[in-house]
Amino acid sequence: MSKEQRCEQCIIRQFNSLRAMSKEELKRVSDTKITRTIKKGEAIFEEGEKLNGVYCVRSGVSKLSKLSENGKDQIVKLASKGEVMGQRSVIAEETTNLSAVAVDDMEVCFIPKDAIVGTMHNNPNFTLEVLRHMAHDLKEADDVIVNMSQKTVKQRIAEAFLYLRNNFGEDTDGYLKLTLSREDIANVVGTATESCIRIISEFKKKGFLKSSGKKLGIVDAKKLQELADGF
Amino acid sequence: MSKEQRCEQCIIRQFNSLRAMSKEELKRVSDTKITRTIKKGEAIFEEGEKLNGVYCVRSGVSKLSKLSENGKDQIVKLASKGEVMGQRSVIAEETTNLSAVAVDDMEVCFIPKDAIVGTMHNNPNFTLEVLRHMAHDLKEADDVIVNMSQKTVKQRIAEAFLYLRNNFGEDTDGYLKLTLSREDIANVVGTATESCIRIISEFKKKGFLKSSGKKLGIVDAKKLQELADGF
DNA sequence: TCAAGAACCTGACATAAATCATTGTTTAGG
DNA sequence: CCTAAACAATGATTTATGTCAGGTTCTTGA
Repeated sequence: MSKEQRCEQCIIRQFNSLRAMSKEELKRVSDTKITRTIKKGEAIFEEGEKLNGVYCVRSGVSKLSKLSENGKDQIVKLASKGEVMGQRSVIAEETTNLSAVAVDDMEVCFIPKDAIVGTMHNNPNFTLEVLRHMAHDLKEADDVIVNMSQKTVKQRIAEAFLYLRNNFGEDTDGYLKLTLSREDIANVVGTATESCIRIISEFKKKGFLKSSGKKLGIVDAKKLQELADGF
Repeated sequence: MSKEQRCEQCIIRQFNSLRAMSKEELKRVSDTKITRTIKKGEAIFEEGEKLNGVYCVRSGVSKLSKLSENGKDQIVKLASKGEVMGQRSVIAEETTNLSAVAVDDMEVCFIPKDAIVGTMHNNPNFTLEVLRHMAHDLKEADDVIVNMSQKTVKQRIAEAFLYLRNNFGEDTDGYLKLTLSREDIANVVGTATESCIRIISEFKKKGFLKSSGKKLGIVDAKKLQELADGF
């Protein structure tokens, strides 16, 4: 287990709803939270589980996915530093509809729901802050629905790369910081792995993307954007 | 304008977050709300508009849709009695990402945001209630994403009919209470109108559906369910 | 360092679904 | 009651994408 830290000192929380908590509320969270290290590929929770709290991501990236009847995983969201996972389930008091699996080595804090539910009943600013985040997630989900049904696989893959760059950044050589397998990318855009590979190869040939080892990088963002927008 | 009614007496509100409001808060809403009648096909608000409040549906059904670059409308949600539209936009203080168009003749109450925002800052139970509803919407959106990317058009259409029956009911002759045009159904499942028509015809031939005038009805729900689940 | 298993790549083929074109059928409005 | 206009239906064709099958190249751990 890594060096423990008090939430009060944690910068991460500036990025999420926890910043709306009072000193005392935060103390409560800090006293009951458990920091966990997750290895790449390990699950944090599985679809259908009953969550007794939420997970705040300190480092690394997790994929939130849902299994469909045909056995394929659809990745619905990628959660990174500062994001809180599992809140939907805790709020609705339902089993979670998504699985969370580490894409990177991760460090997450588990916050038992008791430390949160109380605050939601007493501190409207906190609840409102959570609500704002969820409103944002819902809007993004609407956008994904539209993209899924109206765009081609090629467009969605182009868009996915731009998304990865905008949200996770690139290193000094212009390669994406977040490296996903072709299969994961396929599961983000909702296509077959082979189709995904084929299109990435095509993009490389056309000079839109570059690769080095497992790393992928964007060469021609403008072209990708045009493609995603349908010219 | 129809007979005005006080929110305090309105049964509709039992179905939505307004039930968590105090007497005084509800009075405020009631004093400022405006009841409007909307004709079938008319828009209540359009994508990109800035909403100054929310709309509570008293009767009729509205489609919430988003236009994609290729000119097609994707219907993201059908809102009926008791549902509140536009809250996402008001909460996030953004322009709305969806258009709302009446599928039926409708009666809606417009509630200015001032009457709501104040309550959200002061009454955590209300905010929590709104949050629960949004958590539910988000889960549904996740499910739609998975269906869109993993199921065939045929499966999605089968599912859509079951959805329409479960959510809007059927009359005594077994026809769906909510009648949508083939185009609207196509826009719900995210397909071309022609494909939608073709599959509905096929379902009729196979005895899964029946029609009478514009009305459509489910004959063999079990078969449709099996089909939707991929046998 | 070698073997086994992932991950990646490519071709051939099948098929679901979009598109284009045409016709029939309702529905509303003058 | 009649005529546009909207809606529904269906055929022919094309295209995008999934599937199957066979590779190669990386990675990992014994």
